[in-house]
Amino acid sequence: MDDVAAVAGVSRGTVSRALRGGDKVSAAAMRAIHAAIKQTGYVVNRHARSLASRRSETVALVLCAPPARLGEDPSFNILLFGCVQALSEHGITASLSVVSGDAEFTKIREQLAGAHVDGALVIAAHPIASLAEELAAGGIPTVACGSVPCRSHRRPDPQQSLSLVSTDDQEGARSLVRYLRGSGRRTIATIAGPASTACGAARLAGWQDEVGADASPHLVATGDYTRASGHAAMVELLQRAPDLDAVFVASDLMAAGALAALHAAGRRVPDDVAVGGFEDSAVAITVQPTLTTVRRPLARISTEMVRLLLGQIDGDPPAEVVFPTDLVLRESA
Amino acid sequence: MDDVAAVAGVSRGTVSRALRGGDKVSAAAMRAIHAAIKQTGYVVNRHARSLASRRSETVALVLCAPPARLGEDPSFNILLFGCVQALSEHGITASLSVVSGDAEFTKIREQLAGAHVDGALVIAAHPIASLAEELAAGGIPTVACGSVPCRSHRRPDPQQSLSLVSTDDQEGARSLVRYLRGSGRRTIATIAGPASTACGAARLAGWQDEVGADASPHLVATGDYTRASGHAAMVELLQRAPDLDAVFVASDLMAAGALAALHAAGRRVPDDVAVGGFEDSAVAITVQPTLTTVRRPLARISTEMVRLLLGQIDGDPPAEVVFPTDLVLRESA
DNA sequence: GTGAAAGCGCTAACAT
DNA sequence: ATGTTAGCGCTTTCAC
Repeated sequence: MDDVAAVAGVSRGTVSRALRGGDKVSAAAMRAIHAAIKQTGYVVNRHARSLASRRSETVALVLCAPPARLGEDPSFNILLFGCVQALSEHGITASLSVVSGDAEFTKIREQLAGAHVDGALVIAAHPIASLAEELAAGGIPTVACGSVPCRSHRRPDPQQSLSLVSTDDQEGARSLVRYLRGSGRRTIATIAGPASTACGAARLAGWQDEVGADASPHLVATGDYTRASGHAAMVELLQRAPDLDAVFVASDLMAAGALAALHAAGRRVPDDVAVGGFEDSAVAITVQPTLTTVRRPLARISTEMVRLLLGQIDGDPPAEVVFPTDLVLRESA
Repeated sequence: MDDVAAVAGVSRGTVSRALRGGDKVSAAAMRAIHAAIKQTGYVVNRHARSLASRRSETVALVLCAPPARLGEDPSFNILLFGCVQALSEHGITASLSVVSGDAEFTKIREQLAGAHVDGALVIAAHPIASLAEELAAGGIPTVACGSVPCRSHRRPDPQQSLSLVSTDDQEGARSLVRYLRGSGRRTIATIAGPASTACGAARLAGWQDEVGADASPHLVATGDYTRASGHAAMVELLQRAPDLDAVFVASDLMAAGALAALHAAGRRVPDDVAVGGFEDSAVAITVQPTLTTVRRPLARISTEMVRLLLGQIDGDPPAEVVFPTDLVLRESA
């Protein structure tokens, strides 16, 4: 940097100012400096800059999920890459951590403490979301998405720098069930996700809202978001409620399993039984028949997370934003 | 850190030494220092450390792939998370970048130049592998995996700090085709990947090796690794070689498409036509019938990449390692 | 608008 | 084994 200053015939301070937006730098100096940079092939040292400015232009990207879902669940990846993309557009680097077990949990906690990142983005599938709250409590701007447990009706705590981005899964579920009913279905069962996950609970609640008085427990089977569990749940439902003519499934993957079970049982979809999924993941169009499902605006979620984080880093208060879902009509219902 | 030194009653230099392995530090001092650290809640500032030591304990993790494959291709993710995991075990942070187009390419290039990372891991699906060579040429220890084009029979260049980790796809293809032949198949067609990709070429070469004189062009159709292309290719093959009784497909996803086409054409699998895939991805067991395929040791690849990179950072020469594949027998052949 | 100077928090070479 | 010292490369007051 001294070289650049020398070549441009200015002081190091001016070069520094020129690099950071060029405020209070004359146009002539600006030109000379840029020329000098080109000539010398200069490139800033991020570590030195971070040390001096106390800003690292880096945010931690923390994925909380069991290893199995990491490789399998595409929505996870869309979120991940969406965040990386959005950050990159702001010239910010993402440092990636994965925490599936408690061991990594404490490890990450320590790592982040010393990492001096500007903020953290937490993408949580299973609720180690306490990580997010911990980070926020530790004073680092944090934005989480996914199933943050039981905060649904709490107002964001302005004391804590934790923002939340989620989708209105309950309303999404309602819209699908409403559609099923509207197209003449009478007995609408559901395959729910684990009650321990916020999204599992929300989607089940949406089904209940719409089905109302008909929401008897024998129309509910629970899976764990895997294809196999969806299959098993469908078999169970078919046995408990042979007269069902529709089923709302809390995830596309489980819906794929349900479809297979229905096929095996000789029920035609959608003629005999309508099937609705949730997520609009890749399987939704891979499956036969293609799946009517509820789409979550994954791309918007990731860009919104980044937007909120950047805002928080600049001092904005934390926020809680909820996106609506879209009903995607295909062949299965 | 001065606080810690004060509390422990030693100098800052000693604290620093204690932190980095405790060489040349008395046991008593060591104890005092650790106590002081606990008491003060001290945690090193990575930026300051990096600036002084010229080592960042961070490596760049670069994914080269079209956006579509990023979210879809699970092997990609397994590799990615495997690397993150392995790095984390060594206390190293991964800073993630995604480059799909040329725009990002130059952006990343600049970013990495100033990032002062200790090394780079390149996971390339489509061959922007020039990125890897460029990084290596720029003097940063680099390990790449995936389809690095046309280096197959070059010896690693010791001048360049670029290591390569790959699988022996050609032999993998041979083993599957050999198995098909061994189980009595006479006319073995193939659906190849794009000739522009190293793995596409290798898998096709393996098929040719085994089929030998029977390897006429009308038994070869080419896809682009998508399910749809596999379907189309199968339709084409069925038309060109109606008497085929086996087909080796260069990826599981394409094989899934082929299976659908065979089903539509009324051919039974494996009774009429045996089908073999490549990758052993999640679809291999999702599909009906489940897919006989060639498994690549993804987990080993990622740990080996990290091992090589760490070695290179410590001054080891670059290496080129090739892993064997496994034949996974299921229902389709 | 620009330069000079004082650090940011740490490591590493040297002296002891 | 430990203390001392000189930076690492940059930002940022503060005078001018």
